[in-house]
Amino acid sequence: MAKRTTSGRVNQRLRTRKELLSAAARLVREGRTPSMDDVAEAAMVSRATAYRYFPSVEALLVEAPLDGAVPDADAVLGGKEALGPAERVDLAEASLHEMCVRNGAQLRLMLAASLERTARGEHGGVPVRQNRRTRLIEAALAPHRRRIGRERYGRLCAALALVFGVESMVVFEDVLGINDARAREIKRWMIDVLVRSSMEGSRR
Amino acid sequence: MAKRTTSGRVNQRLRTRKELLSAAARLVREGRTPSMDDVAEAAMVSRATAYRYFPSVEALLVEAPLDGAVPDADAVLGGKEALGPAERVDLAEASLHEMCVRNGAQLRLMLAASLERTARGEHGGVPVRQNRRTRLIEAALAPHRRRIGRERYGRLCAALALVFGVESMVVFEDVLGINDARAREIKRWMIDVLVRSSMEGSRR
DNA sequence: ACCATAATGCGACTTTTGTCTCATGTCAAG
DNA sequence: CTTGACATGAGACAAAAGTCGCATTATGGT
Repeated sequence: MAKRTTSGRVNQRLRTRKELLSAAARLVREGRTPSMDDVAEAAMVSRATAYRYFPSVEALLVEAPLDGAVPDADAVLGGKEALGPAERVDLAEASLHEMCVRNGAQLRLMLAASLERTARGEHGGVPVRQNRRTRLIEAALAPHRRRIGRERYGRLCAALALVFGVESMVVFEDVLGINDARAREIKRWMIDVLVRSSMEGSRR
Repeated sequence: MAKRTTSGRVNQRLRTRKELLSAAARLVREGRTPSMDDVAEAAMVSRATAYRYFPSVEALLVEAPLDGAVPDADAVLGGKEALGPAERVDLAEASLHEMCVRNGAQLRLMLAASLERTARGEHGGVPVRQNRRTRLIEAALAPHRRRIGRERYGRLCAALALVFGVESMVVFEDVLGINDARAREIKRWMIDVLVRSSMEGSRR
């Protein structure tokens, strides 16, 4: 089995696992929707072994490494403390946007898998979504947080979560047929409007 | 076969088709993720026949009737011409919101299916998404459209498309863990801010 | 270098999904 | 009432998705 992390042939297990994950990511990047068989073959591992590590392709996809740097709050916003809140949030969004464009296919498959689970009412299960965005949003707003009331802050974060991430990309591309650049423009405007409205003195 | 609509036993064909669709909708509403087999059995039809009408369960789900009234622009906004743009848009959103809550499971499955297709780059295929929301948004803004510039109007519609629909529900529930009522509050605020900003005289 | 054991590969088997053919029953036009 | 077209059901078939047991190989400790 491939369970205990403490003893045994830890090295070998880690290698196969990594091999499977990177193979899955590679196949998706090539535009395929790989089956477990495909991934196993690409990782030069037998099908049975693949199933020993992951119960399904979806489980594999969720853990598969994303292409390029996944935006890290510090890396993106470090040294930018002087910028205004809207600029900082937009900066964060820009980096997540780029990441989403690069990993479009994989993120779509991950989202699809999570939707199929939640459609059955499996909310009480294990991790539903990774939620990278909230951390990023909060980091961007951190220097200016004290200038926003508690209630307004929560509202703004939730609103921005709608603008960040895969789901907005899906709406822009699949529903509206809008390209990446235009999508960025619109999101930039939304961020500006939402953040400004949250900062203004006594507006509604 | 079940192809030609002109001659033959049109009546019977329509009945089976309808039976399949309603059976599928019913099963989903019961919280299941039905297979073609399940739907066929529920519709009291052989599996082969089910496949004669729909190539897959997904195709069935897409056409399956949604529970309750799917918001119609006229029904929701008729006689409300006196309201301001933000109020009208919010009214439209409220009706779509309610519909999304009622049909959560089915809409999620539909979204998941479309994501799996677009992940493969099948953009050039047939209908990607139904896009009920754009019609609703444009109808809500129609009475005030002349007060908004062309560029601003397009931007506003796209931004609102992010707030309307299933995707936002998914973000609120699955990513943020927010309940329906709170989600409505936040969307209401977003709509207000976005519409107002688009109407203001010379703001940015 | 050797050995016990853990990871792997292989192949058999089951279930699910989707296709195809053919016999059967039924509708509708004459 | 008869007949021919046509939708359906039943079952055979193939491919894909998982599972399982057992033989084989490689690894790490001695």
